[in-house]
Amino acid sequence: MHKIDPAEIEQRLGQLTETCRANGLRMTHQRMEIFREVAASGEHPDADTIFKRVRKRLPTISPDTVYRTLASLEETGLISRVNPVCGRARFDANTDEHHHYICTKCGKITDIYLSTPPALPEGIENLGEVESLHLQVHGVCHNCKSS
Amino acid sequence: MHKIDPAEIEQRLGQLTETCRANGLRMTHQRMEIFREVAASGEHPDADTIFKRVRKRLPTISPDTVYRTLASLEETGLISRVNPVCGRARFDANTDEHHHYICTKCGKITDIYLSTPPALPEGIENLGEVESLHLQVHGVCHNCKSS
DNA sequence: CTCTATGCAAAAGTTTTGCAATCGC
DNA sequence: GCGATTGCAAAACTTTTGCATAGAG
Repeated sequence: MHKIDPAEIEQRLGQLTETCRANGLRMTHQRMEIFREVAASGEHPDADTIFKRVRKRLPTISPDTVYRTLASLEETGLISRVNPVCGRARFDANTDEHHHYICTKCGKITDIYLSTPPALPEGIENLGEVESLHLQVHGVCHNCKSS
Repeated sequence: MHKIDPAEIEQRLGQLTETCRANGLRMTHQRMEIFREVAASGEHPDADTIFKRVRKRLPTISPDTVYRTLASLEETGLISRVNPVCGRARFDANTDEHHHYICTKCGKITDIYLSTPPALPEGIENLGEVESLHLQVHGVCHNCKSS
């Protein structure tokens, strides 16, 4: 698994303090430990996993603090979510090879067709079999941008 | 929006009948209308949207039928979900440009680093601004494959 | 007639919200 | 002290499951 270098984590914790100050966010134990947990794990944990791990060090922390803190860290760009706009499962009956533009604000998904498909990265065999190669472009669509 | 050609929908409905027969699935009004809805919309609808639309034609349909039917259509490969493994939001503190291998069975996410980043597709400007370009490789990891 | 699929209801699981108390700045 | 943040509790929302019945093959 891709564990992050401890020295880099320290550096990122400094970044955390800085960015929080710049955004008027306060540096609490909870925020610190939640960020450390996401940064250190390298396995892209979900909110509940983070909650269970942080609770070992801060026994009184509550799940809603984890959710709120993850949201504020995401707003400042300190962390990101691997699958944006995934509150609901969304379906596609189009079996042609195509890709997606996803608006991270409104969740609108638009098909992208490529004349030259993206190349299969090397070393994928080490990870497992490949079902599909899917390019996701994340951004804010015109509709959301104008409002 | 990318609306699907009506003639193609008819063809895909034929495919539906065929594939259902091959998999021992029965061709019900519900299955037919749910598939037609996903195929015709082209906007990658979620389960609840499909439910609300199909209900106009089949007023007694229930949400759980929609969920179950979508799951069985996915199993046979007639439809796919745009974001597999998205029951829970997952977070990443790694701000380096990187991509992801996602196991559609167990949900494990592994980082992929590319020496040559994928090219930004042409015509993206028409869709909106670009926050990030994210390659997702979907497949079944070794761990799940062996068990 | 058999066995899958459906509808109803209830449950499970994730995330959000209101509010008073707490704690960083 | 002021105001952001937290913890608790409850609610909202999406999805899953058990079971009796209806309906496709």
